[in-house]
Amino acid sequence: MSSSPMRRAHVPMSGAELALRLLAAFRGLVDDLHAELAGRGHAEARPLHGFALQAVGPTGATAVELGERLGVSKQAAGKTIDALEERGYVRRDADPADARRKIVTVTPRGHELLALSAEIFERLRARRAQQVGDAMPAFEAALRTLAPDVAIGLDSPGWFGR
Amino acid sequence: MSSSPMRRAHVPMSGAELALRLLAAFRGLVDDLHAELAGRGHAEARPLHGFALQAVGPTGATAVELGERLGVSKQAAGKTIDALEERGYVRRDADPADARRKIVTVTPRGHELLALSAEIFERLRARRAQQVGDAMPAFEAALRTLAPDVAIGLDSPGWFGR
DNA sequence: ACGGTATGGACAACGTAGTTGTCGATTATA
DNA sequence: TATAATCGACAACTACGTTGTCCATACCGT
Repeated sequence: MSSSPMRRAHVPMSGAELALRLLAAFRGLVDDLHAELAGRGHAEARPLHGFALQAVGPTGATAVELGERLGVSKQAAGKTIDALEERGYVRRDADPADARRKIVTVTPRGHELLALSAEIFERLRARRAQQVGDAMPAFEAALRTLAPDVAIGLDSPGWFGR
Repeated sequence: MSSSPMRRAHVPMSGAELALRLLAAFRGLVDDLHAELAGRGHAEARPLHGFALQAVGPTGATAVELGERLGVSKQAAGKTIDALEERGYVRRDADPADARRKIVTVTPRGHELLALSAEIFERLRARRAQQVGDAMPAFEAALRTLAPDVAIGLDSPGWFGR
């Protein structure tokens, strides 16, 4: 046979397969994360919440700011804040310097969710890196080329599924 | 410096970054596809439609079958079929052999959408392969490892966005 | 100082896509 | 033949997005 030992020729993907597998890989990560989170006291956390919480950041944010960071309307951001507040992940306080604004801050429980998510995500990534093996750096480098912007627009309902 | 010429050390991704970028890469592909499709007579096609249409297949399917293939309830499949039918991509015919069943088949316009989508998807993938360069085969091989199932569950509203 | 404009938040109505539950009609089976 | 399973449709609901409207407050130019 050929010179290199038992290496199969790479069968290129179709464009549709590429898209589907990117989605499937994302879904796998997110589904695994939330399966874990559910077992660790955060069953009511939806996938969107972690990302939104991260976008609130350590200094807090208003609904308008959050909307900008997430790439959604201020109304959508407001609804997300409602959900986060109901679940105890953020708090809304009046801005003493501007009576129009309400400042959203992450609560201790919110920080807990964030820390837990980061920890679980790291384990999930490590598992995948192990499966992929040597090619992981090349994979990530290529993925950075394909998706240069980290700050993705979260518009379009339900990106995160159940 | 090091022995290899100007090669930067790879900075590993965080798990969250990995997830976000997978989603962003998918989104980029799908958004580009539909921008093209819109300019080619298929402005009303939603991202879900292409995948559903493909799942109907050449032999046709019932709502229950389509639901199974897509990983959603038969009711959800029924609604998708409604949307596809409204836009002229599929037809519903009574099954002569079983009065309960209605067989969904792809119309010529549906086949046109499918062919056009495949063609555009190929171009989009080619562009990305060019950007990624030599690492593309490794990237796709790794992606196959990360997402072994092509038949992804399309549950959870709005995966495809606007 | 004041009136016009801009900003921030809330509310409502609506769109899309999913879910579960129910039901009638039809087919399969014991 | 009576009972059970299957298929499609309808309804009510959830989640998350959108636009449009409105009010209160803040900023700014004359």
